[in-house]
Amino acid sequence: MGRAPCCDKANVKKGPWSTEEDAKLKSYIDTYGTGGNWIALPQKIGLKRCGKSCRLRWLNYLRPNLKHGGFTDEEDNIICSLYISIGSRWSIIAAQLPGRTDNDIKNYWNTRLKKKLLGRRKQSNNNNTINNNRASNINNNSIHNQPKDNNHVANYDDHSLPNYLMSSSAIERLQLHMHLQNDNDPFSSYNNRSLWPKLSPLQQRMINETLNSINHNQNNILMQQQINSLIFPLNKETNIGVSIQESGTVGPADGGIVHRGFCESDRVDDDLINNNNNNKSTSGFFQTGNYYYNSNNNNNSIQVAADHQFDCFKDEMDGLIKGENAVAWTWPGEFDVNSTSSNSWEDSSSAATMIHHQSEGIYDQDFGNMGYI
DNA sequence: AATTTGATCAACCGCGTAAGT
DNA sequence: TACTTACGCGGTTGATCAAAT
Repeated sequence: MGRAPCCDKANVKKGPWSTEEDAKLKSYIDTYGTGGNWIALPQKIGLKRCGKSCRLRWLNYLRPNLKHGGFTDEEDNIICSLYISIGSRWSIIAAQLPGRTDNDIKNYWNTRLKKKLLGRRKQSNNNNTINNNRASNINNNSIHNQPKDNNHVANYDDHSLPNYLMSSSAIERLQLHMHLQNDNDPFSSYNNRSLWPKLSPLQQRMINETLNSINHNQNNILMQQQINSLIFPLNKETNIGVSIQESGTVGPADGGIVHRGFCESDRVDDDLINNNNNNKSTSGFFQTGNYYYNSNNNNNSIQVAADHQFDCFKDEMDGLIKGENAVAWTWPGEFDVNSTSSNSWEDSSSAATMIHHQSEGIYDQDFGNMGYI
């Protein structure tokens, strides 16, 4: 049995809103508010619209103090920085830009800013194949929506990362970050690079060596190990490690703070990931088994919460920040995660207040309840 | 001038999840 | 505790307009 529809699809109007509809909706909400029930609202005011449609129209267009178009360079920088860090969490990004909606930013990014920053590069057939291959893997392994067309991952650089290692988002963000870090890049004149998060020497080395390896040998298992070790230099000896038990739950490897782990049973190849299989402690960087684990607040066991596509930068930085060679992923600007009006921020930061022990800024909202306390 | 292609963006869809019962 | 309902989010679609051919 499918999900019940939120409204009578046959009797609701779809498509662009008329000025009369806008006026009705705005007038009502200005006077009475939403009443906390979007579904019931259209009936109250005689609109033949789905409640969700009303909500979207209000949030994205009719709401007061909205800005449309005309993104400033500063806004561009914020969007790009956050995209590199947290990916397509548009609502979170929007929370940092007063007057902007997530939809607006998403459209702006997908249609303009990405091209503005990276330029337009021709996609190679080879890369398309890689990404298409990825697509089937992603769709087979994720409970989340995935793009039907993974070709949207434009290969802006001549380098392409192995499809079996990274999510499309991670590839794109890595490429973007590298692109913006490149002093010789013709587009970098647009950007104030001082605003971009700095790569640590380790990160820089990881990227360089990763790309060198990929360029010379895309299918080399040793290369995969190299990437793994470079991006995830931390193992059970560090306080980020987790020991993964057969049951699928994980606990702290060293009794310290638990951050996350990867479900061993879902890994691509144990031997690729585990340098020492005996204790089943691992850090992984593979398309399958990229589970994030949520921690129960008061015990040391954590359970699989969701199957997210891997986010290379979050994990990378988590390792770097927590590891002995911790290097701050510093964000200039004034992102105050506690002052935002975003529900998403509030929800996630309430548990852990986005603790970054050695850096400030936005990065780990997904793990606010994971034991950073 | 007509047609094609590309860019933009408002709106929709479906899912996860929080809240309510 | 189980189920239902509604919300919020991110991905995607399609209408419209502009530029290119």
